[in-house]
Amino acid sequence: MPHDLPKAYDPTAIEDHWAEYWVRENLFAQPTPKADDPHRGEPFTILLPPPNVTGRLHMGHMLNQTEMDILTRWRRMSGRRALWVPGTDHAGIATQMMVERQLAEEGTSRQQLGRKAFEERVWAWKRHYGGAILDQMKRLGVSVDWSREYFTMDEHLSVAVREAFVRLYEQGLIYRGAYIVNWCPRCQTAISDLEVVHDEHKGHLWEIRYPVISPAGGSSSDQFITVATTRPETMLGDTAVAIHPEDERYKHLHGKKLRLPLMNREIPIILDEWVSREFGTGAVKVTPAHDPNDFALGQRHHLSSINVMDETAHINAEGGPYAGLDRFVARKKIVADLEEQGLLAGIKDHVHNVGHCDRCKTVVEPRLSAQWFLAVNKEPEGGGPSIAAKAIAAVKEEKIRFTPEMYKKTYLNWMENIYDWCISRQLWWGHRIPAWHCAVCRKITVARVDPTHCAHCNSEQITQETDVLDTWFSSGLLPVSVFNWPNLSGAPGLPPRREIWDSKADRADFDAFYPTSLLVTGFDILFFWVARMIMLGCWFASDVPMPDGSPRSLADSVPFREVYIHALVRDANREKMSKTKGNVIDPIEIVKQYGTDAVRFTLASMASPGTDIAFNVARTEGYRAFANKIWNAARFIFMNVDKAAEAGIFPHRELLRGMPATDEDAPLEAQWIVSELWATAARVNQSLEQYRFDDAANAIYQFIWGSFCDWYLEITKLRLEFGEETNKAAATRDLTVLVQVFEASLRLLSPFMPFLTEELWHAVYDGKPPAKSIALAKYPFEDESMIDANAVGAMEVVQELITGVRALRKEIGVEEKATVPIEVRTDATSRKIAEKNRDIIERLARVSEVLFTDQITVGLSKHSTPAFDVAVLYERKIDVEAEREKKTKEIAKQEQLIANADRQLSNSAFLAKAPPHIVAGLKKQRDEAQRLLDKLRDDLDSLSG
RNA sequence: GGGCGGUUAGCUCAGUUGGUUAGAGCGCCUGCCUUACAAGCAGGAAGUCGGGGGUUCGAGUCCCUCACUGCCCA
Repeated sequence: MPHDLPKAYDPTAIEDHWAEYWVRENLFAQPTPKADDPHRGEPFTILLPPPNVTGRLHMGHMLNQTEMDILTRWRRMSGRRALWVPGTDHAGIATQMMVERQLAEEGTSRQQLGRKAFEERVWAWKRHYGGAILDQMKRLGVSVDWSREYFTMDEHLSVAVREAFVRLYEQGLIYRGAYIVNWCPRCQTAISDLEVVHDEHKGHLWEIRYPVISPAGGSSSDQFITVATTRPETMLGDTAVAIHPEDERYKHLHGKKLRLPLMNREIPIILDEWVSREFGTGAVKVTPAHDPNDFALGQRHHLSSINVMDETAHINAEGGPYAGLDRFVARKKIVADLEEQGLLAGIKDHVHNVGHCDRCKTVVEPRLSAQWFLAVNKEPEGGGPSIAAKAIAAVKEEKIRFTPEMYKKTYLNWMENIYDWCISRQLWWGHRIPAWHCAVCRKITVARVDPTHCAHCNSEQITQETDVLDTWFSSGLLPVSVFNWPNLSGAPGLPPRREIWDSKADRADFDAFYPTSLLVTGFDILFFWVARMIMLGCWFASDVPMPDGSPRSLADSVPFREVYIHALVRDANREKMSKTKGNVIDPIEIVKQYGTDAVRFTLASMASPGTDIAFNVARTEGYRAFANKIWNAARFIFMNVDKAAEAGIFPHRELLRGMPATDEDAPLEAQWIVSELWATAARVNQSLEQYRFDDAANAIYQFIWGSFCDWYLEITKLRLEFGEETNKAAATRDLTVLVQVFEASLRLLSPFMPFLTEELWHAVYDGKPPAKSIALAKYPFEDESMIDANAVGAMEVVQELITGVRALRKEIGVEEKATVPIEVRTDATSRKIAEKNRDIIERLARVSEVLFTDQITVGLSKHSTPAFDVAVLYERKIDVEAEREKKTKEIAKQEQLIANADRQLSNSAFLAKAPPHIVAGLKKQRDEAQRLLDKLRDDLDSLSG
């Protein structure tokens, strides 16, 4: 690759190319290990939380994927056998809604199409639009194994779903029954508790009089019992009124009956301790078909359940005169009618929580219907812990570790209070429940292979259940199903997923990659998905023997060993991004503007565990500048490499791939930057180990900009003069360190900024790199013994001297370009360092001459540190007043410091109890402050004089 | 109602088992087109660590309390 890079970094010019290259070259494919495979490192397995096929990439995805990509690239480069599996979710309701909307625009509906045609239509939609989000991911350069891409309704995943369902059914853990479920009248399906979002809502509490039937029977007496309700329309389905048995107010009514207003139905008064005497009137109407508590009451008291609404929440035939009305229309009419009949005792304002459908925000109607449930707290047939018990144990016993740790509590709290999971949905898009109803004996046949006869009466009059499974049932199985469970022994009937497989190897993936190493996701799907994977993963994996045939422990049954929960991406004002607010940042747009690398770096540098990210493009601008900085550092380096080549000097390229080291002859800046590189590598590795993306990113940023560019590159300009009298050996050595450190820095940065580093890395190798991609090169590792404290200490002296001179120059108004002589007074050690590195000081501080002295010339403005005094020989043009003020302020600060130190040092308790190094440190600090204070006082005196 | 977080510079955030003078980026002020980079360089200003109390030789860090704020569950 030619070294003539454009002056400004243009991400768009290179990113598409590399994104396409990584996919085309299949660089991140992790093939199924063969038995005779050479050892390829400990696996690092991670599943992509599958986006909905209907999805478009949003900032949350980008954060999630950036974090996973950083970790995966880092682990891969560090020698792990990294596998990242991508895929998409069929997303039952979301996708069905999308296609239904399309149909509506065409003036038709799924009902008109019929089930089969509708399913075809959704598949067609999926084929056409379903890959959009994956294409966006490809553009982001995520290092997934595209050869393993799945869709949750792929054949082999459907087999897993079916096997799981059948097995759970056989274990007595799946049952069907009529229960109160959350019903969405718009989606016309049951939804799980998790899919209901509660909103505070200002409503009313209506008090209704139910007439007591007189002992004589027949017409009502003038006695009433008053009940309160927020949903008066449900009274059409009332089958009782309940009171507390000890409630004195109603003792005289025990055993009496009531006449249900409007419906003229006789209903009993029942006694139940569940009733709260304090709430409302202490009497509650009981509608078993439309309220979960009432349903429980109904069960206890053998009441009938009258469902008064249809699936669209219109009153049905059971609602008598109100039949056909929408529930809210019926509510108004019922209230009006009651009022007319004098049965409305009152209306009170009432704030209560109303459940809405997570998907379409329609008010959810609790409704009695026949659904399928997974019994999570029940022992399976044959005994053993329940599904929830296993899922609790896995986390309690730390077989799964959460970061941040607090989510462990959240998870356990939820899992310990979990109810049975309603897994059926009245949709057409999804995994159809493998159960058949017999028209003859009414029993259910559940089977792995579509049956032709009823398993109970052998009748042929069987029809398949029309419901499909909750989407999360299939995604909850992914950790096992993507590795070919349950087809682990080459069972017939299942085609191999990929050509490189043979039937004997069917379980090779599972053996190699299960449990996965890590799950990275947002807390919003902690219960929906994470918890379900733990439940189902532990449940089914524990039945899979280990490769050696031994039973699998809980520790090896978990779907993942670690969970990293990331934050929410908000807008710059910390507001949640939402379409209605119009503050949504489209990652693709922002990527176009600033480059993928800059956006990734922004997210990484702000991804401190547990803190939401307020995404601010100002940060991204800064990281685009960072990319540009690196780009230009590369231009500078290449320019010099070319210049050196003309003089017949070439860096030792064979030394490039490892970690640089220097010998004692090397110049200070070389020893120092190499030491800093090792220190940074150590810090980055440690930070990533703890998911501290922010720490890792900041460490690299500081190293590359603050150390490498600002200091090292500036100093190397001294060494990069290639002429006749150049010492070739020294020049070669220095040039080698320069290229070496840069090359290693690119590798260090690569997981964070894969595009830029890929481009420059290829350029470093002149287009002939030792691997197809920097992502396959070795990650800088840590070896703290390589950190050179002497070099760091010496460099610090040089830096402080330079910084001191620069500040002084500014203070006394030396023009930028002018070079000036300086006086330095210091101890022997520092003097030796300064003398040896005189050329560095002269160049970086624009100094013409360094004069060492025992006493700074009187009258010069000087800069003092505990270690040295430095002064610039220049006609001073200083503002005496400002200078005096500054010194006074500094003196006060040092005095305060000394006072504080003295107070502590005279405290015998401190001396006795504080560790010695703290005491020694404080003494040293006090002495230094004292020395500085003396100097400052002298300065102030001379200013006055 | 139950539970879990957060409050540190103008803004967005770091700050490890309590330990020597609390950091970064952006923004702000001053001066520089110093031959890699003005998307740059150099210098600088800026914080009673939400209030109060306590533990400790020592608290941004631990405990209590109040205030404000966010989220989850019911």
